[in-house]
Amino acid sequence: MPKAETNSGTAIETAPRSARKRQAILEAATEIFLINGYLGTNMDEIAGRSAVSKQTVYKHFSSKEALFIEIVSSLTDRTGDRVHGDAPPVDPENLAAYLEEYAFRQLYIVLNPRIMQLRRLVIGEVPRFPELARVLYERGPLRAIGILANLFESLKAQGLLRFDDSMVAASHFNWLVMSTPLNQAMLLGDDAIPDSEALRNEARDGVRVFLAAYGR
Amino acid sequence: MPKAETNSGTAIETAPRSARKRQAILEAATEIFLINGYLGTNMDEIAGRSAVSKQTVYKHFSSKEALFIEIVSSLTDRTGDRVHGDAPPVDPENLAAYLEEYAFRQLYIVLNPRIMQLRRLVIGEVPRFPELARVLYERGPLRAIGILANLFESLKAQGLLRFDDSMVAASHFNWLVMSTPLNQAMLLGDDAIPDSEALRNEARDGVRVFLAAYGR
DNA sequence: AAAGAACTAGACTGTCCAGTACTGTACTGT
DNA sequence: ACAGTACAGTACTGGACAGTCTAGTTCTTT
Repeated sequence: MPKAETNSGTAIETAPRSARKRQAILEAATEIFLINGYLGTNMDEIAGRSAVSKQTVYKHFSSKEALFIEIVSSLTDRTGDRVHGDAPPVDPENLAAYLEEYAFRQLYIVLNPRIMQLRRLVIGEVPRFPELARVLYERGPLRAIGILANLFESLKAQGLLRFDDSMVAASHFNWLVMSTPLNQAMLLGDDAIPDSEALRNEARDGVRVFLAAYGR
Repeated sequence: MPKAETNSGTAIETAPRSARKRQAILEAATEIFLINGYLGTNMDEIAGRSAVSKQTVYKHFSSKEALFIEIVSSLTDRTGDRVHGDAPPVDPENLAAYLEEYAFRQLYIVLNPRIMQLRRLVIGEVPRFPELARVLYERGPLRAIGILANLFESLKAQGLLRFDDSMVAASHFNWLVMSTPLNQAMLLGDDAIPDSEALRNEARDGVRVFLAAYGR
């Protein structure tokens, strides 16, 4: 049984050797998988980059496939959690501004090179690892839209929005705001990720259209 | 110089042997690349599937990479052309029905397993073949939105729509209609491609929101 | 301190695969 | 009919790579 943080220094430095090694492997492998894809990655490079012997890699992870699944799953989870952390309370006086801020926040977090590359990676591996894509779908868009739908229900109860189906309304909001920059970033690469100002514009235009259809 | 169609029979049967072989290679390789991806495909399988010797493959295509680029490029082009074939004339009396039909048509053509798999393939290879993704972007969404923007300009001139920027309006239309099913199909696989009825609903809902914001 | 577990380093196996070489055969244009 | 070219078949080269093995070292726990 490993004891946790026996003396001064950061936890990661004093953690048991085994846990440190495992962590190093995960970090190195994440970078390499994201850049090179599943087939394009080799285990020797992972071992080298994490300053660990190949044997140790296989002590911690039974196979390349197991390591890949572990990495993509945990990255998907952590990313999803980061995106849907905390939402500020609604100001009924200025719904448009609130929705714009919500939209911008979402855009700003999601449109980041690492998340884009994770998305590309998972999409490219749909035939080989369909379950990973399903998890990304549920932890990503589906979750975001579900949370939005809840928010919209409460806004509807306050008489600020009108719609029949909150999931449809939330989908429309989500994609009105995200589709253009997301599609661009996915296909044109990380250099095509719009800057803050462009994202503000996307948020503003999207919210305007959304409110024209769903506002009171 | 090969002479074309000397005698009876289909053109493909009487075409010069060399052209027939080339065609067989392209067809087999397309299927295999789409299913297995770039790295997951091997040239022996391509040769075998096209009933051709490996030497012949290399006579027609200098390398695996060249073959891949040729296939993805031409598939992208042909797909783009098929999507944007012919649009029926506008009926000013019933704009909503017209736009719904336009949207449905687009959805019905694009949401097909082959096109979805092409999109997955290209997205997965963005780091390795960025130029292929750029071509797909331009021949796909950008082209579709450009054509829509032209249509919308004419509808604006007829007093049927109102907007400042036709590209923004066209983007909103395009993604309102396509995002939900496209995203689903991309991540959940070909089995998640919605049926005709579901696509009709997407088209209807999208057009309703669009007209609420952009209609007269 | 001592035992056991985890680690390093690197060699090794087995397999796969892009691309080439070679020999003989089938087609094509003159 | 006669080159010249494309082709089949198959063996081969050279390199990459997942996963294993071994012998010696370092850490961890009791």
